[in-house]
Amino acid sequence: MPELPEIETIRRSFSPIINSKIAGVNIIREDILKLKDFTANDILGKLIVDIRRRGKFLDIVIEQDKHLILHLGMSGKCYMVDETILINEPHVHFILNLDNNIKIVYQDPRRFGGVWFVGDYNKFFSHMGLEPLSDDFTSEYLTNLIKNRKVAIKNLILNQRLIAGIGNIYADEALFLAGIKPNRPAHTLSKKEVTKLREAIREILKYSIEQRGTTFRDFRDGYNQIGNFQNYLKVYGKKNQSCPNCGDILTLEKIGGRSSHYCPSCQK
DNA sequence: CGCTAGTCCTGTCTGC
DNA sequence: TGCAGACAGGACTAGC
Repeated sequence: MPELPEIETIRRSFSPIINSKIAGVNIIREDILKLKDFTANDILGKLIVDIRRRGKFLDIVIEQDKHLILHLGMSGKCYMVDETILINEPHVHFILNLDNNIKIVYQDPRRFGGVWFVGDYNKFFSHMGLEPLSDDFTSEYLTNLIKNRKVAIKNLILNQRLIAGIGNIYADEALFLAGIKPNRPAHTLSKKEVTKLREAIREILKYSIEQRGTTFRDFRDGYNQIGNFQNYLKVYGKKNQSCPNCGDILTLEKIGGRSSHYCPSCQK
């Protein structure tokens, strides 16, 4: 499940493609292309000027303010290979050939992801919440979000319209680090808990980026290599194992339709 | 308006 | 042992 740290890891590893030109656009599976503000022909020969990330979206910025935006869903991969390498794998839906002997391969077995040819960047991201690692993501911002909201705090931090980039793994890990039960109604969090949760979210995301993301099963970085943060997970995927803090048995429970891992003792 | 449940999809795991 | 069914979840949508 590629979330913010995984997409950020890909973004950073994609620096070799900045300042290269698009030499070919190969749309292998048409229905993976969700928006066509421009055509493949429109970007042929054009320069890639930047690689950005917004939430869980990767944004390949092309000159004249065109954006090739990718989402990896939960099983997607996006990586660079030498153009001479023959791609012989299933579920490759999109390939971008560059003029520096690199091609970008987009592969997504479950097809929960997608590719968007975006002309209006601001419109595309108009409904996205704050970046949790930005300076704007303050305790005050989070305090305002939880006000009058009865949803489970976990569902709130998973809502991309409120906070961009947190998925199931980091929601569970952040709530564990903050000592807050995932099913607590959002508005019941104290000021102290809000501060702790904000810090926990930022700490967990930063640390995972340092470790090049979590490879639970599918995730690979821009070089098709696995991440390392799965070795530091404390609760996610650890049902019936001991809590690393208190030794109590970790619980798995469905909250808002998502499997949620937590410690029944340390998380209040 | 706020929230839940259903939808998409396929590889992997579970249970009979 | 083999197969059918359950399960995983990000983002969106329909409906209460």
